[in-house]
Amino acid sequence: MQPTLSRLKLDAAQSTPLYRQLAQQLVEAIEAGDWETGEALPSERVLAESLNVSRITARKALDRLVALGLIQRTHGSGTFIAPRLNQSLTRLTSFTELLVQRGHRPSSRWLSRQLGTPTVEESLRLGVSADHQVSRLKRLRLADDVVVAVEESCLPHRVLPDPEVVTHSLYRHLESLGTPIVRALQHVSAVNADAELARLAQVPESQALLMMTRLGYLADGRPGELTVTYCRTDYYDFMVELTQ
Amino acid sequence: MQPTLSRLKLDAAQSTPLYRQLAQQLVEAIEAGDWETGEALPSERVLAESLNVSRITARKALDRLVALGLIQRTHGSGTFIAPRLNQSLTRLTSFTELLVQRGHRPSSRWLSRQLGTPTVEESLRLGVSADHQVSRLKRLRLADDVVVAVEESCLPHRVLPDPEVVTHSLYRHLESLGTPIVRALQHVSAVNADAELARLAQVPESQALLMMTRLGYLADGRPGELTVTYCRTDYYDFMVELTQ
DNA sequence: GTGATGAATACCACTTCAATACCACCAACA
DNA sequence: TGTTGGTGGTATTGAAGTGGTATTCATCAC
Repeated sequence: MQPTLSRLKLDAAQSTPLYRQLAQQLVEAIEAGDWETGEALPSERVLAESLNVSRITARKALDRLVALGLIQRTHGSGTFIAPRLNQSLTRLTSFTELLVQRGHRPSSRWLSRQLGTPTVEESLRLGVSADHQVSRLKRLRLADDVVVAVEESCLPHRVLPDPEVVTHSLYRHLESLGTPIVRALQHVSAVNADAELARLAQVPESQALLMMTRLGYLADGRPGELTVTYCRTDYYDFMVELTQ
Repeated sequence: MQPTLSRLKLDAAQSTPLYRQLAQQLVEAIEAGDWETGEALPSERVLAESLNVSRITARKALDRLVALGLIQRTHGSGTFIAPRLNQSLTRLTSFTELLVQRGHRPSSRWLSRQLGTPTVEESLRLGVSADHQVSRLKRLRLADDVVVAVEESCLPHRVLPDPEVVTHSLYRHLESLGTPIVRALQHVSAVNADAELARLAQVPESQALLMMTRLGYLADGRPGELTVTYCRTDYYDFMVELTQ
């Protein structure tokens, strides 16, 4: 038996369901690095037998890890550790959170990551002078491998010195650098897709897109991130619950 | 037993009914933050047994909290703390509020107020059958006498029997009828203006408009209002503030 | 007396958790 | 190249716990 397996302990007397106890412990094991990326987890049957629960219970625990993007399943083959995507559960971006809630599989594809000079609007909103450098990130957001949004981020050089090292979550990366985004203002608007946006988002030219502009602030109160997301609205609704 | 449960004390000798005493104490506990938003309360049976009252008594106390919008019940699942007003993480500033903040003068102009039959989507989302009547309100929203939005509302007949009597704020009118909207779900999307929308909003045809769909709920938990607002985004945009 | 209210009981309907059994797919190997 | 053993996928079931409700009775105000 793998050392990790022998460490797992479930308690039926507890009020929290067995599958949640198991999910929680598996998340901790994965985040502790018990398995390499791409490595296979114990099969559902092995997991179930070694813990004296039914396969369904083990399976439901794994369901949660799939929803969190921690593991990937292949029918007939096995369950594998996913490339590091959302390995920290503390905060999910509203984008991925919403897609996961709706049962989709979110992913993203980088278009570019480079240094450059800020536009007038960027220097104004980020509070950096026009001759300072900024990091630019541009990527496609996908749900089940269909493009649902085009996203452009701009960060002051002092916040993100090297855009090339960002691999998955920008916010997680900023946290690991010690400068997390703690608050954000978001503008919502609508624009007609120009030729380039239409090509990237795979919609007809002049199609209406939802434009969300997000200005994120660091803990010290200074702006640290300006992100514009162009969303296809046939796949993605931004939902807000409010009270009055 | 939860610490909160052991603090609850009822006195049958008092003149105020048991269920009111309990409701009062639960309100205080919730407002003191004894439970997180979304967390499950003790079940009605647990509540009843630990206080030595019948389940009906505990249930009637919870009824009052539901009416206050503090908790939400799910048949077969449990009773949960509702998202709190002043603790809501996400807030979408209202139309008039935003315009006034920016120094504009908001006004509106009625296009129509009449009774009709609901569309399929309306009957689904409002929970009224297709052969019942609904009240329809349609108006232009203006800032400094310039059209900035076209707004269409649809309400069940039982909520608004006579659309003609609404003069200014729909929500204020509903409050005066004793059926205020206490919570709302809002979808944000983008659409291309068709010929009629373009004419009303005074923009070129196929111009991208921000489409906000708002489903308002009454205190009893039933939907009471469905409003779709088509906003011009060249004059202003809506802002969402979020903390993470 | 009579109706309204508070409180209790008993039963119903729904959801969740966990289990069993069986199906569909993949990959390695004879 | 087809067989076979192990993999994930899923339909169905049952028990336990949850809120929903009809009925009944005691009490009190009028």
